[in-house]
This record gives sequence, C-alpha cells and structure tokens, in this order.
Amino acid sequence: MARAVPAAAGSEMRPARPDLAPRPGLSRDEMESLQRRVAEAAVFEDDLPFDPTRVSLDTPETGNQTLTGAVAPGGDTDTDGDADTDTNSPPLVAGIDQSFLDDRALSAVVVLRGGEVVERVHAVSDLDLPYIPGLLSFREGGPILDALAELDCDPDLLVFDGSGRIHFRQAGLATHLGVVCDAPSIGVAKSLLCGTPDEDVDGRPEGWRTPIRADDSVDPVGGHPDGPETTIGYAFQSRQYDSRPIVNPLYVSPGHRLSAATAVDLVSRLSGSYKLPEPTRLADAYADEAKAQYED
DNA sequence: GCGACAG
DNA sequence: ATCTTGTCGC
Repeated sequence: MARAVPAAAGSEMRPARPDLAPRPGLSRDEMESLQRRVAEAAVFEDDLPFDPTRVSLDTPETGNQTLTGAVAPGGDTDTDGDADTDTNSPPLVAGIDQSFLDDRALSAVVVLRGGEVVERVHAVSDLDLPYIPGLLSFREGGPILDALAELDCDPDLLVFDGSGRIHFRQAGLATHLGVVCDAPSIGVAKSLLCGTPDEDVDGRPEGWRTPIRADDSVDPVGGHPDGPETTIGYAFQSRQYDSRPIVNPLYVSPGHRLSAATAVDLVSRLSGSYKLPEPTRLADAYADEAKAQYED
C-alpha cells in the first residue's frame, strides 16, 4: 500500500537491506563476518540511475551558485514522490560527515543538485562503540542512517567521509551503508587504510591519480572478479596550492554500484576550490555549525 | 613478536 | 575525530 500522507520527513532513504545494517552489540567476529556478507552483496561495477557526465557543480539556471543552504524556495516545486525520471537536471548528490559531542555523534547530510544546496538535515545519536580501524561503520553507521532517515529527498549518489572498497574486507563505511540503502555510494578518505598505490603519491599536480591495488591485507571476496592486483580505489590529487605545504591526495574508492574509475571521475567532477569535494566540505562545515546548538 | 591502521 | 595560537599569503 502507498502512503496516505503527502511526504513526511524521513519517508525516503529507508534501508533496503536492514538485515545487513551495522547493529551494535555484535562480537568482533560477528562484525567481520557481516562485513564479508556486505562485500558479497556489493556491486563494484557501474549500475547508476544517471549519466556520470551530468554530475557537476554548475548551476544551469542563472549560472548563479546558491550554496547558502536552506530548503527549496517556493515550497514544493515538484511532486517529487520518486526519482527524477524527468529533465536533464543534475543528479542529487549527498555529502555526509560527522562531528562529535562526548558520547554522541552529530551526523550531517547536505544534498546538492549541481551547485545548489537543496536540503540539509542532521541527527544526534548516542555512540555505542569506540573507533576501531576496520570497524568504523559499526560506530558511525547507525548514527548516519539516523540522519539519512530525516531526508525528504532521495539522493542519487551518497558521498561518505571514509573508505569504501579500500578496506581489509572490502566493506568500508561507504560500501556498508551503500549496500544497506542500496544506493550508489563513494568513499572519500583523507588517508590510506590499506592497499598499495601504483606510484609514489607525494607532490603530485592537481588532477593526478594512480590506482590503489589490493595487497596481502585485503581479503578476496567471492563473487567479484578479484585478484591480488585488483584496483580497489585511487589516490587522487584534488588540489595543490602554488606554495609549500604539499597537499596529500584523497583516497577515493567505490562504495556500491559503481567502479573505482567512475568513483574518481565523479569526485573530480564534484571538486571545487578546496581539497575535499564540495558535498563533503559542506557537510563537514554543517556538522560543526549544528554542533554548537548541542554543546552544554 | 613486529608492523599498521578510515574517523 | 578532537584539543588549539599564531602565522604566511592571496
């Protein structure tokens, strides 16, 4: 049965695979086996509901970028009950990041359509686990799902702050939540968790990229055309300033429903004047901004 | 035992 | 992630 009510907040982005959700309270072994199941269910090939080349930060309309936030101007512009099967308008891209308050996490989501912010939501949730390398999705996954549940729109792409396939069991935060939501997702990390870069990553020019290949620390996943040489992501130099502080590259990896090559291409298209892609940068700023309202 | 590790 | 002053440069 369809909803009787218009479209209440939280009606979109509901988990498609709640059975694979990062439940807390599992033993370490149970968390790792769940990650193996997530990796099996993950798709590291392009299966996108939009054309990647349509993703950009440009705003067709007035050529004017409105990054100040706030919701849609004149209220409901469209009936928006489902995906946009309509126009050539850019896909909806959601940037997700968190800030912390004691034992609580503030998860922020900023959704962009081209260079415009169309929605911003956040949620404050209790944290159940400490940070453990390799098990990040079990600490931050639940809180992030809480925030995504507040969304009125249905993003075409989710951009996470952390790794996707660049993970010991090929199931990092971006992969885990991408699979649970069954949505295309990308992981953008500021440092490398595992895997080996093809080339030295130091002091590279903007736009430069090199494959990150699976090594001994990356477990093979049945069901995927894997091999010890499999490209699980890319080191990507998004920015490089004309002066000293050599900027480190970003480590981009596919979360779900896209290839490593498409993931970097999209991050490149979403890069503005800063190191982090715009959706992530805005979510990061919003997470800090909203945090102030909860500090004791 | 040693090394190594997203946020 | 978070704790934090000043400092260099467009």
